[in-house]
Parts: sequence; C-alpha cells; structure tokens
Amino acid sequence: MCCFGETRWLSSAPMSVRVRFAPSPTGHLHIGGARTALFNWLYARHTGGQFVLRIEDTDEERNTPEAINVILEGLRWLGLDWDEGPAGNDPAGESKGDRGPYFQSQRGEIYARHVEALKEKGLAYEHEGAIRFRMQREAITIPDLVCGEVVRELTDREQEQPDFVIVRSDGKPVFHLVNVIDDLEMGITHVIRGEDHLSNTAKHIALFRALDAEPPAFAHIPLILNSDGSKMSKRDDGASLDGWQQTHCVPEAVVNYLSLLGWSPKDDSQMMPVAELIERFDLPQVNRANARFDVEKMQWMNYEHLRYLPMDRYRQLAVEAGLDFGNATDDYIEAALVTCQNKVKQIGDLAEYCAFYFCDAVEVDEAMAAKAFSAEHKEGFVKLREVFANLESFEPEPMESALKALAEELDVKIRALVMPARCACTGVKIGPSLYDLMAVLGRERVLTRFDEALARMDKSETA
RNA sequence: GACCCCUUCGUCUAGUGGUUAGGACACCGGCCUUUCACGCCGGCGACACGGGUUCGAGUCCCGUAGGGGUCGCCA
Repeated sequence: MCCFGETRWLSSAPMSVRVRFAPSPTGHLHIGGARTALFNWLYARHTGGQFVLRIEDTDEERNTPEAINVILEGLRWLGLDWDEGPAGNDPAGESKGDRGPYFQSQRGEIYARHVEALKEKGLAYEHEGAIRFRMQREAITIPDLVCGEVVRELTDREQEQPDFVIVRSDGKPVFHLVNVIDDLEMGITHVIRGEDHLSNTAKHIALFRALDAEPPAFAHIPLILNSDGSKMSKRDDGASLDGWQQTHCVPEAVVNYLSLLGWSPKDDSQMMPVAELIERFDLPQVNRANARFDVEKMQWMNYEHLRYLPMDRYRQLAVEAGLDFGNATDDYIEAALVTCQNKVKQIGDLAEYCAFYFCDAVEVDEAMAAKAFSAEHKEGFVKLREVFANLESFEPEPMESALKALAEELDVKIRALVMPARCACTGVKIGPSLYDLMAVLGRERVLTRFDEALARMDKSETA
C-alpha cells in the first residue's frame, strides 16, 4: 500500500519523539544528571525517537575541553549514545545532526535573532543595559507528564517585578532564553529534566508562546538526594559519575541502579539488562517523590552484574583496574579468573584476591600459617603431598575425592588437610575453591608450594 | 517572605476503597560448605500526624508537620 499527499502523511504519522540532554561542562557529571540523561535516552529508545545532546557552555570560565570530555566520556561509558550532538570536545568542531550547532557558545546569532523578534513584538525591552522579557502577570498552568497540571502562581517577588532578564547587560543571553530557543529550534518534543526546573517552567512556557511556538511536553522527574535526604553535591559519596568509572564499576549496573531511582517497572524486577529497560521504560511509571542514593545497593547491583559478565569483558575490566598477570598464558589467566569471578564483589578487590596465581613466592599470612602449619597437621600434609604427586588426574574432582579419602584413612577432619594445603597454595585464609585453584595452578606449582610449606614447618620445629 | 512538588519498613519501591500491606538492598539467625561468597529457609522492620467522606481509607478530600525545589544580569 502506498499513500499520497502530505496531508495524509502529516495526519497519520505519529509524532516522532525528540528528547535532549543539556548539561553544562562543570568538570564532572553529577549522578543526578546521568540519571536525567538516562531517562531521556531510555524514552528515546523506547519510542524509537531521537536523543539529542546539547552542551550548555555559556559560562566561558568553566568551559574547557576537559570539562566537555567528562560529559562525553561519561555518557559513552554508560552506553548512552546520542543521535545528534557533538562529535568531539571542540565547540566549533564536527557534530552529528542537522540542527546544530550543538554547543550554545556557537549559537549566538540564533539567540540574537529571536531576541530582536521579541523586541519588535514589544515582548522584550531594555532596562539598565539588560533586556527583560515581558512576562505575563497571571498564573500559568504547567501540564506535566509526571506531576499533572501544576498551577504556578506568582511569588511575592514576581508580583513586584514579573519581567525577568533574558539578556545580560554584557550581551550574554541567560539560561531560560537559550534553553527555550534551543528546544524550539531543535524540535524537542519532550523535555525530561529534574524537578528543580518545575517552578521555572512557567517562564519557559511563556517564552515559547511569545516565540509563537507550542511548548513541548514536560516531564519533571524527582531529584536524587543523599542518604540523609540532603541535596547531593559533587563531594558526596557516590555523587559523581567518575567515582564509579574510576572504581571500574560495570556501567550496565550503574544504568540498572539509576533506572530504579524514580522509576519502577511496577513488579519485583531488580536486575534488568539495558534491552529490558528500553522495552519497559515509560513516563507514566515515573515517581513523583525524590529518591535517596544508596551506595550499598549500588554496590550490590554492581556485584550482581559483575559475576555474570562474559569472561572477555571481565578480564578487560580487570586489566583496566590495573591487574598484572605477568607472563601467564591466556588460558591460565582465564582459568584463574573463572575461579574468582563469582566471589569478588568489586573488581578493585580482585588483584589481592587472585595475587597468588601470578606470583612465584606466596605471601604468607603469618596468623593463618601459625594454625595451618602447626605440628599436628604435618603428618597428614606430608601424606597429602604424596597422594597428589601420584594422582592420575590433577582435576578438582579427583583431588577432592583423594583428599577426603585420605582424611578418612587418617581419621582427621577434612579441615586438617585443607587448611595447610590452602595456606601453602595461597598464603591466605580467603580464596577460591581449593580444588579449583589447585587445578588451575597445576601439579608442578602445587607440589612446589607444598614443599615450601613443608620447609617452613621443619624450620619452625627446630626453632 | 512567597510560590511549587513530595511523604508506605533505615534505603529503593509495589499497592489506583475491602491485602496477614508484597519485593529488593542493608541488618540478624539457621542450613549448605575446605575458606569466603553464592544459594536456600527464617527473622527484624513502614502507611508522618489530625480531621473528614465512606459500611469500610495506605488508597479520596481538607488541614498540620516534615523534607525538597524555585523566586538571580548562575545553569
């Protein structure tokens, strides 16, 4: 079937969603900003719309290439790709999309044009060198997809002076103006942003109308607060995205956790891959109440994602976290990591946890050695060495059976054999499954480490 | 000072007039186990308060309190 004419196209085509994330380069990406970006991105992907990235770099002092990189890299790390926006950190450089420039610092002429039009219509006027917008004096109703119809009355100060500055006396346009003009020019259909902008939305709606434009739909999402309910600022625990990047968290875990702050799938789902989030995310399920950031749940979520990561990504994460595998082979490295993956809660703990796999001389925890290598364990340990030396297959199951059989034969607890073996192989109390770790280490290394342990026992006997 | 939003376990939340108020994190027990985790079982723990409306209210209305936000030539 085909259809003819523009009329039919216009009337039958569903409105294509265009959302945006418009951060200013402050040098860090706030976790609340990341969540705003995420909700916008999820909505775009859910509806098949466009996600636009726009950099609000009107504050020239803080505006550095590094600060822009923080935003770009943060979003990329989270996997939030933009359909339109900067291609790099140069405001005058390349960009993606035909509604640019996507840096406000490059859009001066566009703003000037609209300000001129407002002045001509008598909706803006000069006052002490600045330009003010002639704001309506009546209450404005804000239709909000999250908060409902919000009737915004004037505050007492606004009663005194309802008109607000849209261009400073130094010629720079202010946030309210540029934000509205950009959303208008870029064809933004849904403004999804923090609830801290709700009150100001009255100004924005008035501005849209003054510009002869229908305002976009608004969805003001709840804020993310500290665990004590106070406002989250960059210094607070977990408040900055780069903190999570630097500790080599799993980005999908951050996305998953953030998605659950202020939005709910309405059932008991907790762990959700991004594809499921896209599938299920929508504005009606967004909450109205502010949420507090819970570092512990974030860490739990990270662990849950970490343990199910494909080995190649797990290994990559380990390398990024600075792990040194020496000259071990790929097979050895991956076999070793497999025994650690479901045990280590944070990738940062991995280095210490698996160190014994990648060193020549085991670093021994003396407190553990004192117990494990005590004289009473020596006889069994010597016999265990013999058993392992002659074992046909150096695999976990045969080792376990052999060890248990020996324990029974000697009439000792399994622990009495396991403790010295573990201490000999790893030097520490905590670690992967003993049989698994020995299989990875291989017979040669294991027997060498047993011999080293035996030497220690002899030494302490004579001492 | 004014205006706006919000209020269910400590935290994130489910709940759209009739529920023993459910789940997750955290915490505490137990089981499993060579350690540590995982897993399983169990426990602790909430409708901010006061009025209405109703046969019946966590759910609807009003008020109070508390929290958050905004009112800038910051964004």
